Amino acid sequence: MFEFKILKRSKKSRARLGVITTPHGEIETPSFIPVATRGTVRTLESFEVEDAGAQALICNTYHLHLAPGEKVVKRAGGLHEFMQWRRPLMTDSGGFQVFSLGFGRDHGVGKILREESEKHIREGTQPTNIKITADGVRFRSHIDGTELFLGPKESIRIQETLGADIIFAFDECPSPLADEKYMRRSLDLTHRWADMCIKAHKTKQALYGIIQGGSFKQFRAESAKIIGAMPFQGFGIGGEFGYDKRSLRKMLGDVHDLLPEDKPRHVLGVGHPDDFPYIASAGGDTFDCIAPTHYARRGVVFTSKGRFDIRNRRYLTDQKPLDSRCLCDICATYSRAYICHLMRAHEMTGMKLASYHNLHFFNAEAQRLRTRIKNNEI
RNA sequence: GCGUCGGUGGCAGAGUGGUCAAAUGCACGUGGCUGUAAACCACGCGACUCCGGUCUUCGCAGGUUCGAAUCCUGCCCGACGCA
Repeated sequence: MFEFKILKRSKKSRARLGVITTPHGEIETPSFIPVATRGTVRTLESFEVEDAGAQALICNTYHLHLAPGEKVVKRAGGLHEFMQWRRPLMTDSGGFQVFSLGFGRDHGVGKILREESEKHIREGTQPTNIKITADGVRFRSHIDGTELFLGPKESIRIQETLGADIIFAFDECPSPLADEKYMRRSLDLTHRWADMCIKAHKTKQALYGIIQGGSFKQFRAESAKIIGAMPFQGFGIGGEFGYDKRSLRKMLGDVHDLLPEDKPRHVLGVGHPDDFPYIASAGGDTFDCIAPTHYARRGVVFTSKGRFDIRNRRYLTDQKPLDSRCLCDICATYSRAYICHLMRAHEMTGMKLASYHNLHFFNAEAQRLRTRIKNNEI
């Protein structure tokens, strides 16, 4: 059972208000999806993640395959039961790890490039630690060096064993440093793999295809047409999104215009609070980002007045909550001073409190986004 | 009182005649982080600087030497041992 219902279309933008229905309940869209890579939103228990307002989570195939292995998860009763998360789950295919453990690691870059780089990845180049072939990718475990092969067939099989409600096609997330020729080949590969994923897919889980093409407009359009014409139940938009919010919105909007309107779109790996309106107004329905938890563990707190580093000494004497406008339990209970102390003392509780708050803040921002669409503000 | 070992930058701790403003770790500071390789990474961390350098540092005071954190003498302090 998988359904996407659009409740309202904005007249001002491509934004839409909707509901995704899965065997584990509904997701009101647009929605922020927290990242639970290895079956946990780091530092938080599943019930806490739910309390913080999360409607669904996205876990990772590559990481869960490495540890504990999909068989262990299946024996535990599937991913939901294993991690005691009763709401909808997604699993990412491992396609992002082709980049993050490959060229991303080699060049020390993330998928969003802040400025133009001298480096370019040419057609035929391979990353240092992994090898990309026609049928998939040979990885070396980043944990112990064990070789493992992950391709469309393998990824789908693993995701079916894990049992999330929404699964993703295995793609190559290309580096933002890839040149046009590299991108051409990469895109063909991703499209071929998309087809292989559809053929390999046997369960009722919703399968999302992934649009790539980097910052090349014609490739994005081509990818949207090709992937959009395949019998996927939803679509992920992956890879790089350009240097600024406007180019993000432009690219997403262009892609969304070419996708079937009645199917949900998930923007992969983007979503700082600033990005929310851009993603929504470009027609994005769900989007995931590591930011709330990833930054929280480093002391960065997101608030209605922007972000700041709670570890800074000056907060040791600040008795205010992290965000005076925030309604989360952390802000109702603890002071900046206390959390600052915990962070400076490397107490895990500090990371946990910051993670919870950030997660709540992101979810509240998503709720605000929905309200704004409802009120015709976006 | 005698003997032994030792006193190095915020802390711990290398160095034991030039390549030492002094390794390394921690702490501290700044910056970065957008489908988690990430409680991580980069840079800075004596003072001044026209960024080439200049000046003051290795318990204190003298001395040896072209040159001392490094060798010698005295003093001060600490740990341990013996009285």
